[in-house]
Amino acid sequence: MAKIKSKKNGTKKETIIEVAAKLFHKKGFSATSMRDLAEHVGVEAASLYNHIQSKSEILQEICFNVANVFTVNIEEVDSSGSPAINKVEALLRFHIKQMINHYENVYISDREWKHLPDPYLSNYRNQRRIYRRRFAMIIEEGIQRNAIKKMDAPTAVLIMLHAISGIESWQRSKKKLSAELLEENMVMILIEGLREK
Amino acid sequence: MAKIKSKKNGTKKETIIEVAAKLFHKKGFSATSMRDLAEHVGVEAASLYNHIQSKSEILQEICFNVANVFTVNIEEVDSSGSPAINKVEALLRFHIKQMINHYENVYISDREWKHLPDPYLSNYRNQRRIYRRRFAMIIEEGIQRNAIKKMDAPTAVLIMLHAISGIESWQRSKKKLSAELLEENMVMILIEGLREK
DNA sequence: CAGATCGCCTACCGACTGTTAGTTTTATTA
DNA sequence: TAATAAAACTAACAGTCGGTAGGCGATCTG
Repeated sequence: MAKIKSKKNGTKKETIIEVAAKLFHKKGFSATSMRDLAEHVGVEAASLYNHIQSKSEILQEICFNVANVFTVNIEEVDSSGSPAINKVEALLRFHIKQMINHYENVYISDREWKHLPDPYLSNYRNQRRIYRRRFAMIIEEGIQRNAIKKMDAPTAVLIMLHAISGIESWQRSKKKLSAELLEENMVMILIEGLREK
Repeated sequence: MAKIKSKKNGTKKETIIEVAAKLFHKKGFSATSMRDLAEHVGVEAASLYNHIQSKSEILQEICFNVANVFTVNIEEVDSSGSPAINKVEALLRFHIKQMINHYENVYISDREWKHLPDPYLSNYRNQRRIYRRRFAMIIEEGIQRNAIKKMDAPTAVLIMLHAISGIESWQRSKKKLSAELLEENMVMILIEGLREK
């Protein structure tokens, strides 16, 4: 009867995941039921299973898509040969842009990954750990070349990443500040907090 | 049969809330069942209702306790007459200490408040909004007296608050860095990011 | 010691959970 | 147009959810 309307360039599975991302963001993974999701997709709950295998598969797709995007980016940034502080700025700007343009997915991969089932859970944790360690090593490099203040690098990474996750709140009051201005403000505060005077 | 062992200085209700906080932190509010909670308390699920009225009452207590602590503190800090940047530093240090010493509760009030039932939900949102606005006004004051760089004050507040929420991750790798050192690192990065040179 | 109160228990309620089975409708292709 | 594949439907499963009712034993109070 009612067929899932798939957007121009997307499979129905992708449509489902998009709708799910909105709901997971709004209510959380556990508080979103498959019947909720189905209703917002415009279909019966059972019909979803023609396109996905399980509820947690949706979460997996969201989390690992996001994680992979960041992993690819840090690879690129880190092999650029730029000074450390420029690398950090590049990472920061990328995080901010991702948060602004795909904030639901980034938000979910940040806060709901706990609900991944087990082989994926440890996988995700691992990828995350590696990413942060790599980020910290860039900061460490900057410290040793006196471009960045002496500090605990992992702490600096935590501050950066979590500060950016605050953009989610900004999303809700979009009107006040343009995306570009927001980015400049964040970079200014965070980079100047790192930079050796 | 098995009676709820209440700690020396605490009612049984407080014991339940403490255990619930641990579980809400670990698995999230929605994914924590009353039977889960009861088991960890050492009692049958139905027995919990001799001490609490509902699952969401537990969440309410946690969220509003935390919110009130911060509201009282900003009141005190803001009426101190210190320069703005010192006020910001005081707020920061208070946030960090709260996060370190009561991180489960702070974490929950930060991430699970969405699941509050409705009269409390808007109440909580309101209290939060007022707090942030007040924080932003302090920063604004610092900007006008040229003690703080020109920036969007609400953005700065978001950065501060979310940066601090990252301490939750730090909790999991406690060994590496002492609490005092962590506090100094965070304050250094964030305050220097704000300060006008 | 009598009576009341407290806090736990078992048993159960109706609603909802993710998911499956089997069937029917729709779209594609020969 | 007839056959096939894709995707929707209804119905239901077994289990869990938050929460309530009522009884039973321990403890407190007169």
